[in-house]
Amino acid sequence: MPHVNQARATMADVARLANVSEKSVSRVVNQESHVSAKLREKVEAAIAELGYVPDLAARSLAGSRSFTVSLLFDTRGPNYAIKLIEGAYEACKRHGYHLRIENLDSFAGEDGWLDRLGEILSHSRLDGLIVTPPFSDSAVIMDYLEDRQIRFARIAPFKERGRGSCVFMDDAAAAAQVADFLVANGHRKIGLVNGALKHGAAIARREGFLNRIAQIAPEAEISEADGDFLFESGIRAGRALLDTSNAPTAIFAANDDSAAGVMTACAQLGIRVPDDVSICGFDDSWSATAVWPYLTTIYQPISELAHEATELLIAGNGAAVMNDQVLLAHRLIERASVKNLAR
Amino acid sequence: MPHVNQARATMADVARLANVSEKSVSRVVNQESHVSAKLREKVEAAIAELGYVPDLAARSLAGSRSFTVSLLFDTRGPNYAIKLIEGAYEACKRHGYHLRIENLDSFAGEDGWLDRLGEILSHSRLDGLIVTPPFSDSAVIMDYLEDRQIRFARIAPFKERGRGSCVFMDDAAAAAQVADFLVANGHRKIGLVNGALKHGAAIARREGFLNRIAQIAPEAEISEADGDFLFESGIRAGRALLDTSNAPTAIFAANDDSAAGVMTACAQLGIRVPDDVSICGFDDSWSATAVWPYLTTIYQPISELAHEATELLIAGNGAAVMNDQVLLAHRLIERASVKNLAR
DNA sequence: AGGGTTATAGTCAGCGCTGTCAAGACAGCG
DNA sequence: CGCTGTCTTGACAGCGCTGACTATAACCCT
Repeated sequence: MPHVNQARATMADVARLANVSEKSVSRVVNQESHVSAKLREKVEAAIAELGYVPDLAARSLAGSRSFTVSLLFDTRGPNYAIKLIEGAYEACKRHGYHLRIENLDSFAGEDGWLDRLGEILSHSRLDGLIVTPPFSDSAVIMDYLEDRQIRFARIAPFKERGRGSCVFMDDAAAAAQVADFLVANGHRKIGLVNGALKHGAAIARREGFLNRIAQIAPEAEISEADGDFLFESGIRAGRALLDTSNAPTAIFAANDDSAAGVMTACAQLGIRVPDDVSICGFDDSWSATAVWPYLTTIYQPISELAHEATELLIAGNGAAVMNDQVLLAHRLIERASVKNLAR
Repeated sequence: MPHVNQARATMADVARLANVSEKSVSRVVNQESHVSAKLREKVEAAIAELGYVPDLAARSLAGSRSFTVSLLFDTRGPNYAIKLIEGAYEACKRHGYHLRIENLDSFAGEDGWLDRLGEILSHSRLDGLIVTPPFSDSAVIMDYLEDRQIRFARIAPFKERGRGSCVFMDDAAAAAQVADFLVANGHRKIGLVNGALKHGAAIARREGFLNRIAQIAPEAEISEADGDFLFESGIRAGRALLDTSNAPTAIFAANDDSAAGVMTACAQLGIRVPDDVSICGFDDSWSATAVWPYLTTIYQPISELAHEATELLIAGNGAAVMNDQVLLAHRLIERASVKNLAR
């Protein structure tokens, strides 16, 4: 069983070369205070010469840190998941941390979640956990983690934002921006395709949109259709909304996938986008540019959310409790699926 | 800096409770031979009673294994990447291994790849590396890994399948199956939308398809169009193929995304799918069921590929060299985008 | 029965690092 | 000048486990 890596320089090698104690090398590596500039220079030179990189296993065994954070996610939305991973990975890379991913089946139910979580935590130490939707709104998970004093950062939570560190965007404000945009483009008969309303995001988007419309264009006619964020529900909702004599001139779907479904419904009904009806999505996911015309949508800073959450976890290392709240900006991406009625 | 986990039972605790030496516990945990049934039972009872789980850091520091494998992937195809992650994760979970993700920019060029790879390997030991496309066909990466005696498993390689362990599917055979299917459905004027031909997969699909057509329906008229696996290239290719007086009755696109593009071209041209033209994709990706009608396509066992590669890596732990070759089955998924001309 | 071999269990050092404690250096001050 | 307090450095044990080695017990053969 050969070691996978070559013989690597150890702290002892560095200490010998720099003619100092191992502990001093450790101090320099860990940027502890009370280290003279001269010592630091000597050590750093030796480190550079030997290409020394501290051994993670030894560090974690001897010390109280593991240099590892875990990302608790589920796979149902591939785009979402992969962007989370990207963001978290980047932050880890920057700080020399490792990212461990934990794929948890969101359909397993909260008991199933806890079982798996227990396993995950028992197998190894970790410096913190990034909790993503839908887990980030699970009170039992938070109880469990607080119980065991595991630091965690929540991504896009809607409940109890005071618990743990939270990183999120303002779904309601983003939906309101869509409302502004549609009204500014002259639309007054607007369809709304909802997401699964047990999700905080679906509720926030709906309310943000409706409230803003009520403010700025109370005369507007709004028709709603149920949806569940999936493509097929978009087709159904699109047909329900459009196959009437008094069809809307614009439709806002709660996410891009269902917006793509609405577009398909348009194709089936012989309705042109955006000439006959304008469509807005939400997420700026893969599917936003896998339809024609490309979808006007809200850019969600998904990988930034994960990045920021990871940064909080790493920076907060040592703190017993974390309680930051970070709001990240969304952005309306104007593409080709909305027509200005005034022109 | 509180430890993230509670005080956990150690091997010494187990040894004390079972009244045996630590080494014996270690033997049981590692399923070494030369352990009597009686001893094993005692130890296992103690382990169960204490809920003992071996500490990964200590194991990896003391021993020659790290219980960690890394997945080298790139993010350009979210569906592909996430399925790889899922498959690898499942296999790791089964064996109590950890999966470390390494996100490498495929556009960084081979020098960039090696730099990053060096960093990745220097930071920690690992028991093996899963190398995914496009990295799995990079000779310099293989050289590098062989040089350092790092065991690796390659996913979907096209070159030098004798190096490392390889897990793949037969792209050419799958494309041939599409040819069979289209011909069986009465199509003799067929369009082919190629993928980026610098990829082995694109070449294999093209040749597998063309060769089979030449065999079973030499009279067929084949028209080809360039593509690059992306949605937009599908639109262009679709227009090129269909906007003529002698349009094909069926189109085979090298992947689902470009097939979706072809469908969009159809919608723009007022051509109905599948009534006027049939369409086949390849991958069974997310987009296959995010278009209407749902796409007939080839199911690629992506997560199974990653699963199998991980299993090989874990099972082969201890072997100096790995040289397995595993072929996984594809499958034609018949949905609604192909019409039988005979009926 | 004796010698050789194999199965089973234990001892102990040490993987590479960090935490704790203590000692030396040095400045400030009465 | 001696004492205290702060800064800087080092010595050393030990995190939890495994590899190499040793010590018995059990077994086989002639």
